[in-house]
Amino acid sequence: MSSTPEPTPARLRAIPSRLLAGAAIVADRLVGERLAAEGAHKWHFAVLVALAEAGAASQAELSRRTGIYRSDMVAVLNELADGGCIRREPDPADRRRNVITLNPTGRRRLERLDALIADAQRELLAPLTPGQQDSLVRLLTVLTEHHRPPHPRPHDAR
Amino acid sequence: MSSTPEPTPARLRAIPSRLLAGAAIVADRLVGERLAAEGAHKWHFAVLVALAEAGAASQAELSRRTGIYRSDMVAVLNELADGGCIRREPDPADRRRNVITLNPTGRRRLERLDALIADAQRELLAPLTPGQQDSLVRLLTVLTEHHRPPHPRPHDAR
DNA sequence: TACCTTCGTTAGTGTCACGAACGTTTGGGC
DNA sequence: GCCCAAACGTTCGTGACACTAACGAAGGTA
Repeated sequence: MSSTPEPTPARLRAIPSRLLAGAAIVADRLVGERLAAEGAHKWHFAVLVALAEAGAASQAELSRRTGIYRSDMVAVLNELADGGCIRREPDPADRRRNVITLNPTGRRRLERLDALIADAQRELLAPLTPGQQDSLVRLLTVLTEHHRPPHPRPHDAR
Repeated sequence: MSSTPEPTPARLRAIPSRLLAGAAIVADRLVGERLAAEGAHKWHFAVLVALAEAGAASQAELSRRTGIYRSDMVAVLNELADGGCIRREPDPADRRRNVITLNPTGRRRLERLDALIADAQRELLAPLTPGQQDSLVRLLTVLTEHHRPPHPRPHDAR
């Protein structure tokens, strides 16, 4: 007489922080799998978008735009540079900085990754109606906008 | 002429998987901070709830109820046992298993942690109206229920 | 000049989800 | 009764990620 396997208690299933964690894991796996198939990374996409949308920038600037820590940014830019997606050259106007520039190869790379990411989002949101998808995005936006260091932090960028 | 710091591009901000990741981080920090102040852990709470709601169980059963991998469950139960929250004894009916039983100390501990978790959820959801909060929970539930191993897996529990 | 900040970079920490492999025990098929 | 596949508890390890500390170099400012 083996006991029937109890499902996750409702009290546990209803906890928002747990739901968010679970959903984030699913989402990350979906995105990660697709990008990995192309030898790409979540972060590469973020940096390429930041460059395409707001133009060339220093590494610290890219850090702020993408939320990637500037210590992790180094490796990301190394990889993007190795792939010929970006140019990285010292800023003549401020010799502390590097100017990161998106080049044509990077632009093509972005197009490709964009399609993969879009696919992943589609699969992720598949169980929701378009209206529900918008709703979810709006709610999550409100939530994340609200919880964040009020002022961009005394000093030191991420 | 220092360039004005560009914000995160809208194209990045609108990506659901990124929003979910961000929200999950915020949520986890909120919960983690509160529980840490009490020397507790996310997982302790999950296990205590699983025991309170569905009764005594083996470690593998608790694994399935909570989603915690059975390899990680060992340490969690060690800590709960050290704190006198549970009893862990070999199952006479099946000597492969341990029977984990919630005791009065554990029940009190659960009450305390439950309050902390509830606080954290309140703060997390503060920027949303009650209706929006329900909405979010419902959407996330649909999403996570949809994306999950259809059949409980051939063998080997998490 | 002196001081504080920013920048790129290296290195390291802690947490978490997840998997491999083990010895033990059990149950089902033959 | 014997065999084999599976489940159990446990140990150890991995890879990803968020995050911090510190350093040398350079700039801004008083």
